[in-house]
Amino acid sequence: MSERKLSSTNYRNQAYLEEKCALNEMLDLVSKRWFTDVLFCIEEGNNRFKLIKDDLKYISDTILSDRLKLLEKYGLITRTDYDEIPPKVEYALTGKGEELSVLLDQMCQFSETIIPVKTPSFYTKNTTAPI
Amino acid sequence: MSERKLSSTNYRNQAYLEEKCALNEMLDLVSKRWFTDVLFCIEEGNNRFKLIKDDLKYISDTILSDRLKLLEKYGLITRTDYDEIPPKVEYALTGKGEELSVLLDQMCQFSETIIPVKTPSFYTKNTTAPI
DNA sequence: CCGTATCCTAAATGATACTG
DNA sequence: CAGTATCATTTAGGATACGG
Repeated sequence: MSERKLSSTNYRNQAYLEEKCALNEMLDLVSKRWFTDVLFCIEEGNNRFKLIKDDLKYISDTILSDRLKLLEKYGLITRTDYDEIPPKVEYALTGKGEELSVLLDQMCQFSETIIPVKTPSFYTKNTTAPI
Repeated sequence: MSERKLSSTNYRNQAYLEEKCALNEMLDLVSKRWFTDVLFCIEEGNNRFKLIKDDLKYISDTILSDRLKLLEKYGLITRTDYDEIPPKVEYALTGKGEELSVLLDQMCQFSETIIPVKTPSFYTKNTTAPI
C-alpha cells in the first residue's frame, strides 16, 4: 500500500505510540478496514481468495490482498500455495488467529453495550443478514 | 474534526461495516491515535486537560479535545465543569471506561505475543520509560 | 485553563487495467 | 484464479493562531 514519510510528526507520533505499548500497533492493525471481517470470513470456512471476496461483497482486490498479507505476516493465518495453473491458494486460521477471534468476540459483546443501534441504510437494505 | 462525504465508496463501505457489526465501530473508535492513551492516562489519575496534555507529551490540543469528546460521547468518561474563571474541568472514568480498560489490558497481553519487539528510535531515546 | 477555527499534510482506501 | 501496478479520492492527524 502507501509508503510512510519518516520525517512527519504524524509518523513520529505513530512510531512513539507503537514503541510505548504493543497495544497501539495491535489496534492499528485490527482496526484496518475489512481486517476482522476477513479473519472471521476465513474462520467460517471461506478459504480461497475468491470465496472471501464474494462473501465480503464490497471489498476490493487491492485491500483483500493487503489484509491477507498482514494476517499472514502477524501469524494469524497460513497461506498454502498449491503451485497449480490456474492458481490455487488456500488460507486457514492459526492458533493465534483463533485466539484473536475469541478476544474480538469479547470486544464485540462489550461494543454492543456502548454503541447505539443503527437503522439500516439504503446500502444494506437489500442484503441478507450479515454475521 | 473532518467532515465525511456521503457519496463516496469509502464512506459507504465504512457505514456498511459498522451496521454489519458493532465491533467495527468500536475498533474504529479505540484505534484512533491517542485514544487508549488518554483513557489510561485518566485512569492513572490525570484528571485535567493540562495534566493529560503534559503526560502525553506530543499530543496536540485539537486531538486531545476530540478524544475527550469521543470518550464522553460513548460514556467512557465523565466531564465535570466547575464553571470557574479560570476554567476548571475534571475528567474521570466511568464503569464502562473501567470495563474497556480491562479488555484492552487483555488485548495488550495478546499483542505482545504477536508483535515483534522494537528498538527505540531517536524520538523516544531520551524519554523516561512510558507505561 | 480549556479549549475552538482554519488550514495544510500525509496516510488509508478504492477504481481501473492488466498478468502468469 | 489470484493477484499486482498505477493512479485518484477521501479522511485522519497536526500546526498555528486565537477566544472566553
